[in-house]
Amino acid sequence: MPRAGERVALSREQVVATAVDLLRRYGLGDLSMRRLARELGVAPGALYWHVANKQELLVEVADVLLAEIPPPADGRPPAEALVGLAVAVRDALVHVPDAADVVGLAYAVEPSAARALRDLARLVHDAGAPASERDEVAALVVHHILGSVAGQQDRALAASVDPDLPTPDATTEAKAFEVGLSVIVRGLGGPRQAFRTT
Amino acid sequence: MPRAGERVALSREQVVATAVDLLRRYGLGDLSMRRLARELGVAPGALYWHVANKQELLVEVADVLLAEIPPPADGRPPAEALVGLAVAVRDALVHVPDAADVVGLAYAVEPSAARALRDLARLVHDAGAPASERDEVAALVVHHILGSVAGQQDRALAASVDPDLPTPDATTEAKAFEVGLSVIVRGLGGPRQAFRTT
DNA sequence: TCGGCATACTGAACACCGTTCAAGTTGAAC
DNA sequence: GTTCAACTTGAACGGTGTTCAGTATGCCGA
Repeated sequence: MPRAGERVALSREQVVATAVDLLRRYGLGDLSMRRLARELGVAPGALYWHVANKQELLVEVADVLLAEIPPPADGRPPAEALVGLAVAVRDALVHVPDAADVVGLAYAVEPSAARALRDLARLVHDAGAPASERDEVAALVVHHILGSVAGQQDRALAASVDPDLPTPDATTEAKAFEVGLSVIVRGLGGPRQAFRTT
Repeated sequence: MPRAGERVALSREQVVATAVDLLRRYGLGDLSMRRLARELGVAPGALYWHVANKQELLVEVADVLLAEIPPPADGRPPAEALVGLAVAVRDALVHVPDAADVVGLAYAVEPSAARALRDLARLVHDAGAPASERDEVAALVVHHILGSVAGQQDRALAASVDPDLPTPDATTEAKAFEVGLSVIVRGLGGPRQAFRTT
């Protein structure tokens, strides 16, 4: 335990935690390596001892955001649990500016790195998707979550810049999200059929 | 008609067209106002006479990308036409680096600015979505398209940097996209049902 | 032909950005 | 007391979007 006034070395965890805090409060635009270093009372170069580069840092940040999502309670009908978890993931991200960008990047690199995303894939299977389509449908759900989050945030930003545009309403946006979600859930059970795409 | 050697004023269209070209060839990272100005043989400040800022320019770029998508042939079953158009939109964007970012921004600001996106919403309705849910389901489809495009491109980028990661295969990615798409289409017809989300 | 005026553009600056790296400072182990 | 690794600094490199006073160009009415 360091005594008061003693200089303590920075840790990777501390860097990531401060990055999350900065993202939450000011968004990706203010999450610069320089700003982060200032917040930690350190020169910018010091960060590169703990983190290879900004991209790696953002993947860690995404993991932290997703780790805070409570696991789905089991015992409920799978379709219901799936909807519940998807809504929970969305809720965890909507209030974090630019969360969709950050998580989207992390998801592309490692789709099941976070527990919440693994749970999502599992519930997709439980809700009726064949094993061969599990990951693909899970990707659909993730796309819908991230698209919904990004859309709501972009619209809010656009409205704050241009007063002619309507300010998005949080409950309306959430309802719109659930409409899409229920289409997916309904599609999980129904009959399979091929479509010509050309 | 300007004679040979005569200096012709830049036009907004020319700025946008060159921006599209730069995006196609080198991606968003190389689509800087300075680079764009160099390409046009002009000082960076000159661009701001034709365009308010970079964001506005990117919205125009997105419109150009979406304008090139052929309209859906009518006479086919609506579900089939919907799948065909969604695939066409995806095809038009996958080969343009960072297209999902660019189009996502434009879509958030004005979801039906581009004809292709209006067609998508119409076909969603024709394929069985009630009028009250038309735009929400269309948003789901758009999210899936953009998520799929962004994911494939992010994975390709990650694989080119880190050789341990697998290079994504275009046909596999396209198939994965269509799996999600067919879940949506199936869900459009099925019975409606509410889920508790808490 | 000569102002005058709108259009179009330049050049320079402002305040940032991510990243690298030689050199310096610590603190603990021997 | 010396050595060695862990950690940090300071400065630099080559970018970024955007602004703006000034300058050139071409047209239009007098």
